[in-house]
Amino acid sequence: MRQALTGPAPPAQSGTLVRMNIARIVLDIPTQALDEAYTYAVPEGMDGIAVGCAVVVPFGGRRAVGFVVDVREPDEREADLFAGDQLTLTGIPAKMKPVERVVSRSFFDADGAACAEFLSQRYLAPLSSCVRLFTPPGGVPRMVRGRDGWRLEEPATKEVDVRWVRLAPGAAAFKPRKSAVKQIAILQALAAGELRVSDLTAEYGAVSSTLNSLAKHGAIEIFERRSLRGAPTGAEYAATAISQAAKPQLTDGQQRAVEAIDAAYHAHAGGCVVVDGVTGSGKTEVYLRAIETCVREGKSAIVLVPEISLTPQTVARFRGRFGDMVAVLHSRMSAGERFDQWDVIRSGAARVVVGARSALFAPVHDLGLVVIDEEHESSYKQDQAPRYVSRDVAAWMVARRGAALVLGSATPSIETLYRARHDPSCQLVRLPERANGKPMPQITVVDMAREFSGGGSRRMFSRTLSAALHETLKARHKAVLMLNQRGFASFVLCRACGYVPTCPNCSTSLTYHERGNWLVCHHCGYKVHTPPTCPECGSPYLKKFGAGTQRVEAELVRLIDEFGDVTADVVRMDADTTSRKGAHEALLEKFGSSECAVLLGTQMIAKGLDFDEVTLVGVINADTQLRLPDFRSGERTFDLIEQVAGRAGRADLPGRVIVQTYSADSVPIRAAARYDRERFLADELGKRKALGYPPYVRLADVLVWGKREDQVQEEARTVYAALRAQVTEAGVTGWLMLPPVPCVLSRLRGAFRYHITVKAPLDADIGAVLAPVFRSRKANRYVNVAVDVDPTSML
DNA sequence: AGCACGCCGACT
DNA sequence: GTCGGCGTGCTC
Repeated sequence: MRQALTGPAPPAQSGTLVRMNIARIVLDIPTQALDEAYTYAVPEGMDGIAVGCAVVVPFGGRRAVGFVVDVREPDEREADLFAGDQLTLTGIPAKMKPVERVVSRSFFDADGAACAEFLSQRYLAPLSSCVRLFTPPGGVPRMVRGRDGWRLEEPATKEVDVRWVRLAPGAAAFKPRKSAVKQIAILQALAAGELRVSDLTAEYGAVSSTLNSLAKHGAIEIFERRSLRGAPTGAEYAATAISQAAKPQLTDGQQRAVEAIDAAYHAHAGGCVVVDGVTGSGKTEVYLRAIETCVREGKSAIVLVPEISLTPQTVARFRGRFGDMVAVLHSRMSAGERFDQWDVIRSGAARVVVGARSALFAPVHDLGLVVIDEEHESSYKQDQAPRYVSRDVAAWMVARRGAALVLGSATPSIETLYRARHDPSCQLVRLPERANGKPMPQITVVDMAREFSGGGSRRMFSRTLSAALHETLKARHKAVLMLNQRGFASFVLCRACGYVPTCPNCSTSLTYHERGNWLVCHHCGYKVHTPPTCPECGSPYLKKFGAGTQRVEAELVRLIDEFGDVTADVVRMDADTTSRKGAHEALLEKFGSSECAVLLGTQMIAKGLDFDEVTLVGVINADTQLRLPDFRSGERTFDLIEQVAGRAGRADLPGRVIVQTYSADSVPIRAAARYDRERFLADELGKRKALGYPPYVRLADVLVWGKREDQVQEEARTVYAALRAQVTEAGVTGWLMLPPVPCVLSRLRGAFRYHITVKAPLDADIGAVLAPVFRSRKANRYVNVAVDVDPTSML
């Protein structure tokens, strides 16, 4: 929204001071060194300037693009500065330069500017990278160096995205040749009025060369016009646009949740409601009802869903209720499409935004509600600077704007559960029952160590799982088998000397790929042929261990064959088979339409999968997650089992879940099998408290990496010393800093990696305390340093 | 980030 | 003698 921040300039009278406005500008140069807004003078008559605009400013002998974060009249001291010219007052430079020109409309308002500042501060990220979250992708002008110095490059994506053609004033003078059939036809068509190029293409086939030639002769004009496909103007959106058709009856739980959200929303106090409900308990309907209230009162809502759940079905749920009021922001959309959606939101026509993580920064008017679905998902943490946690940013945002936050999950994060217990402004509502009234499936844990200790087969399907699968297929039902690929992908081991081939660039073992007999590094893509004998000792006994989806698939097909009396389609879904655009949907479609099938896949199938006929869910190996050396591994394991369990037996058929594990006695697995979250929580919170992990402390992970290990170690030690000194200097207490150690992934893409773990009290302002260290650290060409505040994993 | 200023090695 | 390497410091 454009703000009237430029007050009317006082009339210039001779002998009196002309009061120019001043603007604070964040330069669009992402570096720690320029992590501060600069003050510029707004020349008289520059009316278009407002918070959120991109501007060109002189900067150190050149010109740079920046974003306006504040425009105001100067205060008394600043006014003196203008008059004095030589005067230097505290913090305000004497030589204030003028803004050269405004090069875009406003992309964000004062709330957005404040949010960028908050992000920069909290996550120790360059201010410009935080401001950029609010700008449309590819829609911002940039400075580029050309052959003759610097010049301003127009946005790659513009509002105008449809080309139109009309007759030029000189059209009558142009006489096409008789043979130019296409030219004549097009001119005739245009005589009736202007047309889209795409309309002409549809009618006449390839027309671009014809049009170019006509344009060159001055017969026609090609121009671009803004297109907002299917987007009526704001006035057309009355509350009655909300579809009243086929709204399901709410369960008691849903009703309570909706009431809690409505109350939080009407309180305008940044309150939070946690909707804790299993898959199928109808969380989406709760969101829809809550958003209805919000939209009916003229406010907007942002709904974040994990990228992987942002399917056409999800969008259809929202479109079905709110029609054209829904805008969708998705990373797989083209830049143009995203820009379009962004613009519809900005115009106020779209008031319900459904999107992945970054949709949180969409330019909505009058934010009323932010919904984060599957709140525990790790994809809500941005893995590049600014490394923000969507949930925490959303909490800040709703507090500032007097809106409300809804966190939905079948397995809320421990941080969220902890907040719900201790923060009065955060309320938890359980949706215990599935909306269809079915009980949750029974979970059977199979102890694989015991299963095979009797000298039995070393196959990856336990007797229990085989039998259950056989039974399921005999009944012509469907099964889902989940394989945790991370750490469980197959690798090669020499049985004579124990040698395991590892990546020369990363500290990981190479993954064996049956197709082509390759060994591949899953981090950097390094690839070699599997050697026939051990490169270390020459032994021919190189054994392939573990199981990638390809091998499990082969074994599964053989197992079904051995049953003898059943057949079933096997659908494999993993990174390999879903890389093509649309492949994901195609595979699910294949599974859904099959009469009897087994879906085999990696973690991606734990989410968003919704087929009634699935009565068996098998987890091939539940340990891999659990054994990762990370403080969240227990939580992730518990979550995983609870989530896959939600995939079984949804309609009139009871479901069954079988979890194979070598850690059958571990608390996360035992508790998950009994749906006993309290048990898990008590155990996990105890551990976290004793060891000093969230939610009892806040963490920051300082990562140091570079090509040479000695330099990395040296720099890590320097940074560590500086951090310790800074904490002492700041006079804060209760901080703990662990000396630099190699990361679990000690090498990655050829770089050596060390990290320093910082533990701070819950109320600590980590950003403010640590910032001086990173601001004053001189850039090192050989070693990189990155800080991750509130990390989700520290591998 | 990018550009200026500044101080030491091999070249038109 | 200069051209040019990149270390240091500053940019409203």
